[in-house]
Amino acid sequence: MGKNLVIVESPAKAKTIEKFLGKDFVVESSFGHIRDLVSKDMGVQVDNQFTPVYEVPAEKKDVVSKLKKLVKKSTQVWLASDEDREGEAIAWHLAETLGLDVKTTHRIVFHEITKPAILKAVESPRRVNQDLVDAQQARRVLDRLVGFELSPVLWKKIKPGLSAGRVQSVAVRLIVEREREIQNFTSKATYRVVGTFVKDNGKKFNAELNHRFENKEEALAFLENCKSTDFSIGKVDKRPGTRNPAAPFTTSTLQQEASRKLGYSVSQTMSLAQRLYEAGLITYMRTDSVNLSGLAINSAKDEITSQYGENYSKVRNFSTKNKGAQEAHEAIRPTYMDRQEAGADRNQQRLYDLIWKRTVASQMAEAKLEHTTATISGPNLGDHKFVAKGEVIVFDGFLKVYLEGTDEEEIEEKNALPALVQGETLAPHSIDATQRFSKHAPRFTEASLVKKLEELGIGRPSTYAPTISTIVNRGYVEKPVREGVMREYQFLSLQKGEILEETKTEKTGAEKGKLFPTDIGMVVNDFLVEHFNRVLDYNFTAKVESEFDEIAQGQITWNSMIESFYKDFHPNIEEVTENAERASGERLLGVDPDSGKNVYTRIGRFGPLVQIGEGDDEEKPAFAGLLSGQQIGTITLEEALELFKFPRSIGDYEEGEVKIGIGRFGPYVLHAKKFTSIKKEDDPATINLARAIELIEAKREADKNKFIATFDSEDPIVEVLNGRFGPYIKQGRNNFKIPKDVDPKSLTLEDCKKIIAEGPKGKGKKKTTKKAAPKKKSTRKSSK
DNA sequence: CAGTGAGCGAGCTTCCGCTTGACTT
Repeated sequence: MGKNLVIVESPAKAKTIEKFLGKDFVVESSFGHIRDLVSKDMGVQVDNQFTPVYEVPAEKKDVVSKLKKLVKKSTQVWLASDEDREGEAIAWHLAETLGLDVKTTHRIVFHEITKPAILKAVESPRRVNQDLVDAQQARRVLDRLVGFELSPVLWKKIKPGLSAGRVQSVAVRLIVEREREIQNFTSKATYRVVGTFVKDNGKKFNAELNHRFENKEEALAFLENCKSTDFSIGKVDKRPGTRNPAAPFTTSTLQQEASRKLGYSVSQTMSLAQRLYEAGLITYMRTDSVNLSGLAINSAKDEITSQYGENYSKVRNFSTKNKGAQEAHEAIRPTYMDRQEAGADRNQQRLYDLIWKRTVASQMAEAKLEHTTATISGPNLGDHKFVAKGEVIVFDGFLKVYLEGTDEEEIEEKNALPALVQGETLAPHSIDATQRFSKHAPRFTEASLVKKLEELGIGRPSTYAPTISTIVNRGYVEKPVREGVMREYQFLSLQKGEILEETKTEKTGAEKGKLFPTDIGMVVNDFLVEHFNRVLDYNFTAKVESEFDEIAQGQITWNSMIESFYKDFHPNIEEVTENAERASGERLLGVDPDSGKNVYTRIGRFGPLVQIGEGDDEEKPAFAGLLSGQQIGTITLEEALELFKFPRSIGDYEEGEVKIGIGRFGPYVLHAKKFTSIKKEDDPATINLARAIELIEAKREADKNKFIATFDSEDPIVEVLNGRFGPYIKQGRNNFKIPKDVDPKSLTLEDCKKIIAEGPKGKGKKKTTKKAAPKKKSTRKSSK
């Protein structure tokens, strides 16, 4: 056993470093943070200078006790967590938890996992930097205060279980505001004119008119005019140009590019990258740095020189443009540049290929281009000219390997033009005027949202993917597939002296993988923006970050920074809790023709609903939940009234009634106490008995090899089932694990009851609560 | 998972960042 214990954050890193350091060193991992604010209640003593209350979470107990044992056997401990605010705090928590003296414990850092970098770090240890630790504590405490004081306001004023926070709420705001912008957008139609011209030698090329016409009459008049025009080439302009490669990948640019080129979601990209990292194939995948190690630059250079030639190589050092970047790691790159293909499966291989190409290209020469612009005019066209644009690659440089993708949907057409001479006359092959519609700003994709958040300095590489999951799981945003609709557009074409007119159709509005705000997302956002504009401000994070920097530099204390935030924030919370109206997004849809009562839509305790009648009526109002796909913002009176036809009986089957209803998770068929979801392609309003029976039978078939035994004497029914992970007992909504030494086939009802009595198995729920849960079935009748 | 929807009230929910397996039915 060595005398030195080195603690790093990641186990994969530990393995590599142990090889570099030799026999006298044991390298262990802390698996990230080992301590955090207590998970229940605030965990911050507001009245005691905001003193944090920390605990080692249950899932970290094993790691900590292992580290404690190793510390005992060591004479020197080296805290080697990352060199940033969080890393410094991890080092400090380790020192505190493991009982190390911060005055003597070594703290080392390195930005790249190479032998020279590690050995150099070991030569010059320092101590834990308390100012940096305090900056992290301020960050942590601020986020806790904001999140844990804002969320309960939402529970009270909108709906239980909701959440708000410095990062997630701004992410939702971006999506909501983009959606509003799109709703308010009115598309404008113009006529775009493109001419195809022919040279004497028969070569054709395209040129676009430098003007778009407002309407069909103008476009027609122009084409008419072209009939009798002799076209000739005006100015021909040739300009050299260059294009440079993009910087190596950071987490955010990798997520964007994998989304554009490979269609991966943000979390998919991260999990594939994690796999590659664990296999030692790429460097760390959560980074905001575009920096490459000297070693990597050199081996990229060798690789480029041998594969493409020396003139393709160009050593480049990139620097980050992001203000908030902490750069504790390298850019994401292949560990070994000479390994062009790697990965355990197709998806990993494609991601690795992308990383390899991006890294290599970043060390390659710029591409040399020649841009040509030629104008084409005619005597009676006035100021209107056709412009032909061409681009020729003179030297491909890095383009040989890689070209960064683009978010823009319509890319300007750039072709190679034939040789053009000023004054040369041309015959038009055809001149087309096509009706085009201006487009609204695009909705965010996961990746473009990450890009925007990074620009605003909000969130960190390790949180981009989880943040998206959070706002989806809370029901604030969703990623529906929108079919789109057909739209007509006019197409006019001048060919051989004749003008053709045609009405064509195209699909518009189809969306896939785009983020849409939900009803709840909008209501929550509007509430937060109205009452807590300071935290919802896009610059809030940037402002507090600069204060964290001041703490890190020792210019202000962390407690005073938090104090100055909290002294306004907390009264704001109290004021809103006290005085703000309940927010429900309520809208009056119209009058129900049957009862003459008003019909409303709003967010209720269980989600979006429609309501007939007033809350203070003598007769109670009727309620119905919305279907998935319906929004309180857009539902019509007719659609709302349809919803009151549920739940309804559609006939009998096997001596049981078949009912159709709408539950919290969508429409269902209920038969013989069993639920079957109605498929998306079926409309619950029109579904017939035959189809419902089909669904019931399909469900039975699917469940066939799932059931081992059913005890229907109980209420709710007790069932023994085969699950994906072995047999279990189900009663009502609860599942119970069957002990391994029990044969599920021979279980009797008594055995099952015994297992059930031992309590539900699984996370979260503490033992069976003694209190009989008051079922609130009777609530309907109980009032007055 | 699921058939509700006010209010009464107990007791629950919730943040961001750093890391991977444990867990899932």
